[in-house]
Amino acid sequence: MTMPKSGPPRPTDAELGILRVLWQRGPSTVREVQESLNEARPTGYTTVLKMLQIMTEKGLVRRDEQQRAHVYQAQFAQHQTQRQIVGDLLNRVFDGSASNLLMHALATKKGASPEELSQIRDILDEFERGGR
Amino acid sequence: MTMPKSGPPRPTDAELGILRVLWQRGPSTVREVQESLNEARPTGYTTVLKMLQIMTEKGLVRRDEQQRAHVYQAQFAQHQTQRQIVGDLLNRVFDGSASNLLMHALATKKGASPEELSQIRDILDEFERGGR
DNA sequence: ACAACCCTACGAAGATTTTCGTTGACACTA
DNA sequence: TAGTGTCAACGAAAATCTTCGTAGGGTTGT
Repeated sequence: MTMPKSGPPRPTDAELGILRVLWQRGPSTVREVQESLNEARPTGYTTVLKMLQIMTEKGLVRRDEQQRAHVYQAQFAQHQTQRQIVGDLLNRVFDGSASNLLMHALATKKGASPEELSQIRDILDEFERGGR
Repeated sequence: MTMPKSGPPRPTDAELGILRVLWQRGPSTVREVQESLNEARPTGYTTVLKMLQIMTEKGLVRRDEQQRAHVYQAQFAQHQTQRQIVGDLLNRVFDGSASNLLMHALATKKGASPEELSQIRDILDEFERGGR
C-alpha cells in the first residue's frame, strides 16, 4: 500500500515555453535557452535562470552540474507532458468527451488539410484495432 | 482599419469552475453558484462573490442588478469558450496539430467507448463534407 | 422599533507566478 | 595581477490568482 503519488505539477505558461525549447534543442545551458526564447519575446538572462532553478525544484527539469555552465534537460518527454495536459483539459473543460474536444479543435482550424484529416482517421483505425 | 481586438481573457481554474456552474444552471445568483460549488469543494460565499465581481470586470460574465440579489450569467456560450481554450492549447502545446492533440486525448482514455469513436468519425465526415 | 438575516462592496492577506538587480565566484586575457 | 566577461545563487519586487473578514445597507418577521 503506497500513496498514489501526485505526479509532476502542471507546467505554467512560462515553464511550458522553456520546456518547448528544451524539447526542441535537447539539453541546453541557460544561455542557450535564453537566446532561443529571446527571439520570440525579450527575456532576461536571470529570468530564465530563475525559472530553470524553480523547475528543477519542481522536478520538471534535470540539471547536470558537471560543467560550469549547468546543462538542463526536460525531465519528461514532450508526449508525456502533452498527454498530461490534454488529460487534465479533457476533465476540466470537456467532461471527458474526446469527440467534443476534437470538434472544437477542428473548429479553430477552418483550413484543416485533408492530410490532417486522414491522419486522424488513421489514428482512429489504429486505436480501434489494437486498443493501445 | 480597426484594432484586432484582443478578445476575452483565458479563464483561470477557479473562474472555469464558476462558468461551468453558470452554463449548467443558467443565470444564477451568487448564493446559487456558491451552493453548487460547495458540493464539490467547500467554498465561502464571499469568495464566490468576489470572483464573480472580478469576472464581471474581465467581461467573462454579465450581471443583472434588477433584483437585490444580482443575477449573473456567462458572457460566452460554453462552446465558444471551449473553442477558445482548445485553440490556445493547440498553439501553445501541439504546434497546431489536431491529430496530435486527438492522439494524446485518446491515449488518456484507454477505455474509449466504440460509441465515442464512431462519434468522432461522424465529426470528421461532416467536417470533410461541409468545410464549416 | 428591534432583531435576525441576506445582500453587495471593499480591502487585504496568502499563494503562486514572473521578472530582474545584485553579489560573489570563476575563467580568460593582456 | 588587474581587467573583462560569464556564471550560479539569492532576494525581492511586481503581477496575478484565490480566499475571506468586516462593514454597511436593505428585508423580513415579531
